[in-house]
Amino acid sequence: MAYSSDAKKSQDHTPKSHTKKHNPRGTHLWEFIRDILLNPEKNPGLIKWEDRSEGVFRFLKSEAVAQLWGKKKNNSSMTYEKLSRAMRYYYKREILERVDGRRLVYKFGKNARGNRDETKRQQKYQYEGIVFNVYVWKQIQVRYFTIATVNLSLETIQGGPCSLEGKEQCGLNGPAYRRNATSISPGFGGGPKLLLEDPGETVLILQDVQDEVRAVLLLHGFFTSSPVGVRRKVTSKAGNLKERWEKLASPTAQHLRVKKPNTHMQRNINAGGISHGKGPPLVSRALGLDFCMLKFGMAKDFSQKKAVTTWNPGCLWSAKRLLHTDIRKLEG
DNA sequence: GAGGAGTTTCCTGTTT
DNA sequence: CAAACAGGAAACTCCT
Repeated sequence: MAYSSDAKKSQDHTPKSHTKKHNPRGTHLWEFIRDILLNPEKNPGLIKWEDRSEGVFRFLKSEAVAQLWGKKKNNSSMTYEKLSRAMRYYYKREILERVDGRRLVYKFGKNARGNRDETKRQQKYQYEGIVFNVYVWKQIQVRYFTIATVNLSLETIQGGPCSLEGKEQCGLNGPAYRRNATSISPGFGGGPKLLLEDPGETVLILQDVQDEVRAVLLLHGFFTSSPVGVRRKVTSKAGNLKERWEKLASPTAQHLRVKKPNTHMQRNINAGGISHGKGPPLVSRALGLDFCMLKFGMAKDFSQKKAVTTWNPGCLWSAKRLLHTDIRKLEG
């Protein structure tokens, strides 16, 4: 059908008299797509990952997805053609990247994961990025942890729901945290309060952040000093770790931040140690933050060779949110 | 009410 | 040929 008029197309084919609901916060189209991808129960063969680690996915039932999107937006006339136009607008904003020559295939861009820039708008995406990554991990059957370091003098913390599903290999059950892990396992709210024996010591908590981030570990006072002392308790490789840590934490080691994920992390977690990864100390210093955050992925199947751990600057944003809202709640 | 973000709607033209 | 892809243009809803 042609334009109803060559000038304004206002009254005629405007989205009917539907009061179209704009996306509520947190449910933009790309997030909607992401959620379908990452929740198998919501995804009866609608969209499929082509390459999860790269964020490449393909529409299997494009019209069905469009219908679903339309349903969400209270717009029964949504089609894949329209949806795809919105998708194409994402290219410029780097929320999606083009995948040339492949029909119905898209790729999440850097702004769908988290970014370094500091504008308000992008911080928002940084936060979403975390969620995205968490979902990705979840989707690929990877255990997820977000680890933050704080300088707060928390003396009482409470464990939240643990989504670690009790595999012995899970980091919480490792030597360093065995005690905490058993205390933490009860659900959020009903869990016991954990008293830090040594306020300066590394401590962790788990908590639910909305229903999106599955687990968060906060390591108290972690980076106020070298964590090697803590590690020494949990690993026999203290010497090496110390060396590595100091190397990573040195102001001149900035370049390490962009290095590939440390594949040892999985094993370290597996062994009960906490890997520090690369970046947080440097970044927190650079940004003058008194905390930083680090994410871990841990493969359910530990024979999996592929590295799933990444460090994401967006975590800083998330950490901030946690500290200012949830932590206070936990303290109470 | 103005203006911006994020689509939604439509369309023409191109590619697969 | 049909289905997708590409974008321009303008309208629309929500939000600040």
